Amino acid sequence: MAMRPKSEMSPPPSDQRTAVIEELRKGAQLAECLRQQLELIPELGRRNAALANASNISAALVSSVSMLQSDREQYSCSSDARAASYAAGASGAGGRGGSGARSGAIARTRKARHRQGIHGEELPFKVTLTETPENDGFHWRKYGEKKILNAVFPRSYYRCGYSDEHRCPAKKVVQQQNNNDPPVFMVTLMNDHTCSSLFPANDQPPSSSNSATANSQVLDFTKASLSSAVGVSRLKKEEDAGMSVTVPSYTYDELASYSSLPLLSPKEWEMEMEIKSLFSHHSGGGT
DNA sequence: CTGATTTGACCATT
DNA sequence: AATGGTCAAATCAG
Repeated sequence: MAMRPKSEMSPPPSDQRTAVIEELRKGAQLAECLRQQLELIPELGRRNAALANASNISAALVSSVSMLQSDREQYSCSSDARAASYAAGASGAGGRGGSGARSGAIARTRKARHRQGIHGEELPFKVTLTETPENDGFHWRKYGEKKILNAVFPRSYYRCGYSDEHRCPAKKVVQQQNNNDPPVFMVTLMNDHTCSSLFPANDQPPSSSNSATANSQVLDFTKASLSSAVGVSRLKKEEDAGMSVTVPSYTYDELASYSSLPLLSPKEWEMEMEIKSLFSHHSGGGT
């Protein structure tokens, strides 16, 4: 949170940054090569675990690249890790919809400028990398999609499906990060759900405040608002099969630490992989 | 028919 | 001028 003076974070010179980006790109390519080589491992369990690790390395590198590419805000707004990671996903200008102006009348007072409240206070947001962006138990409605500069994939904008009925301010921005087999998405959640507290507990609890640790979530969303623009075929398949599994997602903080620490422990990954392989064998489970 | 998604336009910010 | 976020009419799907 604490806003530090800019001088304290002295951004690297742009040529140096370019070099860093280049290095990270190389790293991402190498991770991709590694992934392909890992495909050759005969042992299923080890292969899957290694592939998963390689995917995460790749995702982390790609994220880092986009962070650096859209660094203007990163260095000018807040040194907080969350702010930095948000800048990665939502580089640059805070836009504001036009709306009323077009129809000529209704001048709405949407104050969404750079994720700030009406009085400029920081709005709560949380960035995660996940293979299953739809997987948060809430009902989202898509309201826009935008091609982002320097991004391969478009960014999709969602708001809570109950935003009208319950004035729920929750929003979600989803951007695909890579084209890996399970593609990785950067999901930015903004504002807590106020609607969830209005519903009986068969919905997900208002989990937006959960910490970095227990972030496994249940793939059991009511509507597939997230199907079209984002990893279409795969998500469709999954939801058609009515699957319900627990999958990991990673906060940005975790990813940051992954760069210097080993990834998930082999045991953890084996467990993940077990789930996943069960998944692919019973590709019709659920109900 | 109703509700959700797509898509181009609009607008604030940088 | 460029960019990102949002709106809303058009379109799609159940």
